[in-house]
Amino acid sequence: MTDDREIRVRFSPSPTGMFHVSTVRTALFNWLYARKEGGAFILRIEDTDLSPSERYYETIVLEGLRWIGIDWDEGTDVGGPLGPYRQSERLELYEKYAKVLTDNGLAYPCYCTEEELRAVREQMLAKGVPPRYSGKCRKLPDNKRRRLETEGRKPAVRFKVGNGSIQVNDFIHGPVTFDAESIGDFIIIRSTGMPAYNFAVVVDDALMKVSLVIRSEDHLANTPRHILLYKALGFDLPQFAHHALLLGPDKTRLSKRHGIAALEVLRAQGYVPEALSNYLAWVGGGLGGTKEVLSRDEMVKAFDLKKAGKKAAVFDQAKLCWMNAAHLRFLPPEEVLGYWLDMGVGRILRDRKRLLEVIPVVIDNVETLKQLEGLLEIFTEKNIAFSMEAEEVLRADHAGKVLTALAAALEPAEAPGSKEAYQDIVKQVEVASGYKGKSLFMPIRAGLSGEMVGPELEKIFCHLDKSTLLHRVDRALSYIATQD
RNA sequence: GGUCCCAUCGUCUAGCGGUCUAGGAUACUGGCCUCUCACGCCAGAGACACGGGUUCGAUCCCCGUUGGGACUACCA
Repeated sequence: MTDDREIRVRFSPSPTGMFHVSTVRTALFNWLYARKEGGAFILRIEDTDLSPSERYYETIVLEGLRWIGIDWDEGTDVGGPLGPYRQSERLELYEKYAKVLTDNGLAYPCYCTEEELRAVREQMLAKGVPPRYSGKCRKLPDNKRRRLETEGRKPAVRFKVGNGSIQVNDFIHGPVTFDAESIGDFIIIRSTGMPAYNFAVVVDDALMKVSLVIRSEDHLANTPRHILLYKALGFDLPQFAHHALLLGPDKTRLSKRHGIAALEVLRAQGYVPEALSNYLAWVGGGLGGTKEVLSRDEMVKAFDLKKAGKKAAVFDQAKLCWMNAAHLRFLPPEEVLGYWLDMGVGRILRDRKRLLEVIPVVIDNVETLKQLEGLLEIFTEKNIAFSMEAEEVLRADHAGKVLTALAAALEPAEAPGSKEAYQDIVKQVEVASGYKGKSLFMPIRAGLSGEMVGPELEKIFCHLDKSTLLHRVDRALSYIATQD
């Protein structure tokens, strides 16, 4: 952390199951930092603990990152000079550096079984003493070790933790000191031969020349271990930045328990990536200032890692929703359409040009893409279904009269699709039916759109042709007829 | 249990010793606009966790307490 080396940050997910918004946020912080400071952003996959069937989740992560607008300069798919970028392909590296440590007497094989360890641990806990590894195998006599080997026991490799204090100079928290006494000798290579997380990150970050490690706060307490390893291995120390966690509404750490927390879920609910990334960077204060709704470029400029991370923040869906609506309003219709088409089924049949025309008409009325569906139908489908509320309005006594008058006014109209024509027609209906205000407008809305919420009637008129308008009125009238 | 982190309206924050009868956003309530919803505009309600210091003066500095969180794994 003393040098002025190249800025390199990294995101290293362990793709197990769903891709979580807290994880996305960490990725975003790294990306934003890299883009702002002109550094490199590395994507590394931590998959040493994964079963082959879980490998598939890697795709989900990559796809999720791309969706939200994050790109990477080095990674599993794009390659890079310091690869490979998948931990499962770096195994010999971990072996090599573990050997360096054991050869120098800084690490040793440990033959304790998991059962033994757990028993000791529970005893210590029961006595109220800090549960640390006893160091039992640290000075194992050679003959005893050979005996265990011939028994067929596979050792894990433990790192020798000395004493003294370790200072983490955290970019966000400032100096934090830990006492080495409180850390037991920890495992760097498991008995399966797989590296433990705390060892693999250090080897990888050092070899990949990561200059700033941006990760969530739960790793802060692990950092003294990392520092010890950096020093033992003779690696240059990077700088560390530990940002606070995202919380659920119950103030506990956001997790799968909070249904909303998965990227896929949010995506399916109709949030756009511009809004989600904006929210994730904003929550906790990372964008500062008074302007909250920002474009990607503005975000990169405004992002401040120091501010982003001190206090844990609650994930507030209401605010996300508001932000989504704001983004929807100034996103180009082409992009809205793209995201909307991405969402789901049966939409390829729609006329693209028509959708593009009509999205701006309804966009002000929605907060999420999901809500777009019903409103778009008003303009793209010949036959529309009446909502329960609409049916109720149509059943009212005056509805028939109003709609009959509307049909009569529509019939001779040349082109009803203009503001003037619309006003003229409404006027005629008003006179003919004798109704005005809500009694006049609501049946028209119900009959023409099938919904009681939606864009202004004038807009509905202006974006439907005469035959569709008449068709809708007919359908409404025949619905009314069946109710009598 | 031990270690570490954190602490301003319900939520996200501004505030970096006097400018604070604490500002903004969101959510909520009321009103305006209006054919509906949304947008927009106006108004209202709503917070410095507690106790000690330091100081002429604390939201802001220090120490405790309380509360929340993380770590303490052959998970990451």
